[in-house]
Amino acid sequence: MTELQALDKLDKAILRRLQHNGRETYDLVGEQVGLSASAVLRRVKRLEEAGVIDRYVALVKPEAVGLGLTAYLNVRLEKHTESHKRNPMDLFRASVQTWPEVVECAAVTGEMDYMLRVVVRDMAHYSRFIMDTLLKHPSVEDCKTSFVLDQVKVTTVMPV
Amino acid sequence: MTELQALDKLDKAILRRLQHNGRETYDLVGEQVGLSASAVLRRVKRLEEAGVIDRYVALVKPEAVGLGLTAYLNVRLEKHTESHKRNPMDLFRASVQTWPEVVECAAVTGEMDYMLRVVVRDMAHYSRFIMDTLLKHPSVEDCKTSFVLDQVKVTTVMPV
DNA sequence: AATGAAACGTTAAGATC
DNA sequence: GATCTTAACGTTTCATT
Repeated sequence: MTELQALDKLDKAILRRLQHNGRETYDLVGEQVGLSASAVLRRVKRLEEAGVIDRYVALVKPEAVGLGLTAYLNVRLEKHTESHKRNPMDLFRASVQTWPEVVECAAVTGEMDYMLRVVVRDMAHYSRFIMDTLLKHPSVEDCKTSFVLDQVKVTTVMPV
Repeated sequence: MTELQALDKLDKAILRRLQHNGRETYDLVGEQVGLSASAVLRRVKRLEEAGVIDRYVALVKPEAVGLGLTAYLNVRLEKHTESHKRNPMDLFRASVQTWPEVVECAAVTGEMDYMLRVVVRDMAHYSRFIMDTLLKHPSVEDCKTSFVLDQVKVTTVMPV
């Protein structure tokens, strides 16, 4: 992760292509943006080293693997720390990393402290996650769920 | 998109690898899961055709391209349709597709109708999006924002 | 004009499919 | 075998002197 330069037209065009198809060949990318494959490669390496391109991934469609239920979950934490224990925030954050159902978690402003997106098989699975895992966690005071009725838009494309 | 079969151990192992690195060579994947490259390729093609693997993408780190502010945005729509107009829901959904700042949008249960995740450069940018775009939209009745203070977890890995 | 830095294209060998 | 990636090398461009 070297120094981050401003992105020019070509960088942005390359990013647009790779954000839609992370496996597009450098030849094809070059054809689209008006460069040779090796020139594209050099720029991509620069973008990777600058941390602009974080990584390449395969996206799995949740319904296709039996994950039919998504929920947004607001969590409020206990605020007081018992002196001999780790503080609730650090404890909660560490736990979140270990829960595979939680695909997204952010500290947010507002009444609640955290916003989570949770992906599970069905309501029984969700119920177990809430009852047996989340609400049993010592840092969690309260939570509030909004179930997803319909995915309108899901994209990994950043508006560059 | 052919018929979807149950996933066996090997399919799941392959998915685990490709969800972490969408460009891992079939040779290396095979080494990890105990298959030859060509056997891995056959399975991956099956998974692609079955729609389990939706696509491959490059993930761009938002901060690295100057997108420093993320917000969760709850939107409530007008419910009554003026007979000569398109219904508010369809109109809103179509608009969301055209707004690049909105990277995620779902119809949800609860007081509000939609949950959006919005990625922008800064507060000025967000303000403009809310004032000039969202609240001027004929379908939108009300909205409520939670700003992201800290990203705790962001993953595209589905818990298979 | 001469210089150096940055970026490009061509080529060819090696890796991957 | 065909395609794709990658490093090496020579060339072009452009800002600076």
